[in-house]
Amino acid sequence: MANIREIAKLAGVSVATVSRVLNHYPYVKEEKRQAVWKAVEKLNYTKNINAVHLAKGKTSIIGVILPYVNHPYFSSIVDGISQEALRHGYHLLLFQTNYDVQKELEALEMLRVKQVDGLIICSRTISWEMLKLYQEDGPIILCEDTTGCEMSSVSIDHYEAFMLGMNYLIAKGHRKIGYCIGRTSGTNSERRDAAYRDALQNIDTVPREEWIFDRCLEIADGARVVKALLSMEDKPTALLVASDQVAAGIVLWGQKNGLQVPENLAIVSFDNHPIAEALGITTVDLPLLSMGQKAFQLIHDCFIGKTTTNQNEQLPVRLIERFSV
Amino acid sequence: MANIREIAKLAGVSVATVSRVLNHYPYVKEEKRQAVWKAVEKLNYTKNINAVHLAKGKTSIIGVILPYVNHPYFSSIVDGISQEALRHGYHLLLFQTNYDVQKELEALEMLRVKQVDGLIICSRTISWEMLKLYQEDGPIILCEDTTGCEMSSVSIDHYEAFMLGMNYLIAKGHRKIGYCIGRTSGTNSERRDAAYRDALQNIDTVPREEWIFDRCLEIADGARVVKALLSMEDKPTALLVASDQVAAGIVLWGQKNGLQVPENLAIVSFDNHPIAEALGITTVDLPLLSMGQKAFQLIHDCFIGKTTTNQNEQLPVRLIERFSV
DNA sequence: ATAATTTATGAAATGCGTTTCAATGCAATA
DNA sequence: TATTGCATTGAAACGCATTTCATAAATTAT
Repeated sequence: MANIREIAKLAGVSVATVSRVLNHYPYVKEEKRQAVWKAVEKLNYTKNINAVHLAKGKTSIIGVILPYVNHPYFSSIVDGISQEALRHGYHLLLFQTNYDVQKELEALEMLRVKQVDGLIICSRTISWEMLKLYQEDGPIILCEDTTGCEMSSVSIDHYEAFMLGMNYLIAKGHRKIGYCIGRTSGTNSERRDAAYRDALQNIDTVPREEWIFDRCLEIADGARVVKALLSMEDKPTALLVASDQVAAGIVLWGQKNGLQVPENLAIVSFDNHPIAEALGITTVDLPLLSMGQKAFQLIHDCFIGKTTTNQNEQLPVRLIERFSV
Repeated sequence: MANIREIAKLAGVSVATVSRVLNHYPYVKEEKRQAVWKAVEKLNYTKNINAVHLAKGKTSIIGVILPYVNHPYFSSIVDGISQEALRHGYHLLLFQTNYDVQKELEALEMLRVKQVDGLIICSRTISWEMLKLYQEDGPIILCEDTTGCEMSSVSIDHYEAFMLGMNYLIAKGHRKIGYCIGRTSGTNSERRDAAYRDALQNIDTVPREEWIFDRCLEIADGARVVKALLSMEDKPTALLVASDQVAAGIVLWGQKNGLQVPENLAIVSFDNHPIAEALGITTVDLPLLSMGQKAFQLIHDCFIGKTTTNQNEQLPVRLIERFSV
């Protein structure tokens, strides 16, 4: 495979001139420019991008850390990141972690070794302290509220979102409310839990731990929840469901097992995925695509030096009333 | 940032020895090994991975070309690729093309410039001829039947899958059958169309072009199909639906608009996504996760020199009977 | 006409780890 | 004791493009 020196030799110019031509810099005589392009074509030359990366000290790749690719919540975010990245000539390196700290660390290491110019963390298990150790290696954007930790972020106000759902249910007369969540740890989950408890406190009601369903991620988990509900003596009358997928599962498996929504169980879910519309589920719209886009924009602002301080952006949510309450 | 030469100097050894230590090669005295690690720690050294890539001539990154990340069909494949890649220490670079030939070409170019060691093409628009120009630059695996084009592939037999669905519908007495598809071009779609026509021919029935619904990708497209069906004088009694998502949309929007499945319309869909189970949709299971895994395995076989010729693997499908027919 | 710019161009340094090759030191075999 | 062979180690070459710096030539400004 030809390299830039061979091109230089064949074109009768220096490597510097070749580089200038290849990168469309000014100050090259037209004849030399021609000669270089001719040589490039003759030798079927292509840059070795790894040499470029080494020389430039950057790769135009940003890493995306997320637990699962195959989940609408995360692939929406990735979609958003991807769209913006494309517009700016960046590529995406995917790190599917399954919430494994070891894998998260490996991904972070990619920032140190300059495999990626920056990192967007869609969700994580690793601690903020640990993350901070990597801040000096390049920009990191978190998709969660980073209040109190001095890191950049774009986030959805999950407290507000849950509060919105809770108050809606309460206004509709519900008092026995539970919720379904993907996991109980993590900033986003903790914010939601706080809203849940605060909302209940507002109506002088104590939370019931058995009405909190953990590990609810996909449709099939809805079936599990339905089963659990059916075997309960004292059931909640309403559920906040942190994913439209799970909500869909609850509605559909509920139908088959005699747990009708909203007759026997009211549901407010989150995401506003098309499935919620199709099932008439009242949901809180979460701007996931925008969050991905914004995340890239923030990181890009760091690259172009537009931003040097930590940025924190909060995206608005809104409740979409349908027929599941 | 420290480099390997500084480590060598501090440790009082040659860079070759440092490299040996860093890469866990044998033949280094224990004392020197210690000295190197100590220097590494003292200078807080990390390899510059771009230099490694340049020197080794490979990146341990494989590119994944796909039209949309945010679609269960593709994210299942990516999930499979990702799982296997992880096991072998490879990373994934994502190229979301939206079926734009220009973007596909850019992704292919990444193989030439050695940004990626290999490429998995989940779906494409670009021609086989064009693709072949890049074969010399590294292994390329297609997720489609590549009969007649001498390229490696892992594929689902979409002809067989559609034929399975058609014969099932026909056995149930249906004669007026249409289908919904993501796009009409592409190998996979053409194979499906062929099966559709062959199956109809077998029962001496002529295909009805107006019963073929193009651009059916997501739940919302199901609503469109329902609407179109309702406005038809002469409706099909059954539909093959190339995506469980769309099928779900048809079932759910049909319910609201008085088009009951299976009473007014029988449906056999494809993928066997959890949503199909939840809705009781009869579907043909497509091993998408396995396809992704297998795709990576094939490409990996090329890397380790296990395979030098084109491989073509066909994965089996099976019909899962539920209640939509 | 002279000074001040601007245009052009190449040599050489830079970014940095891997790998080959030759050489030296030691131990085991003949 | 001589020889074969493995264990160790470093110098130097290699992969390759970018960028700085110095220089030279061509313009433009004064």
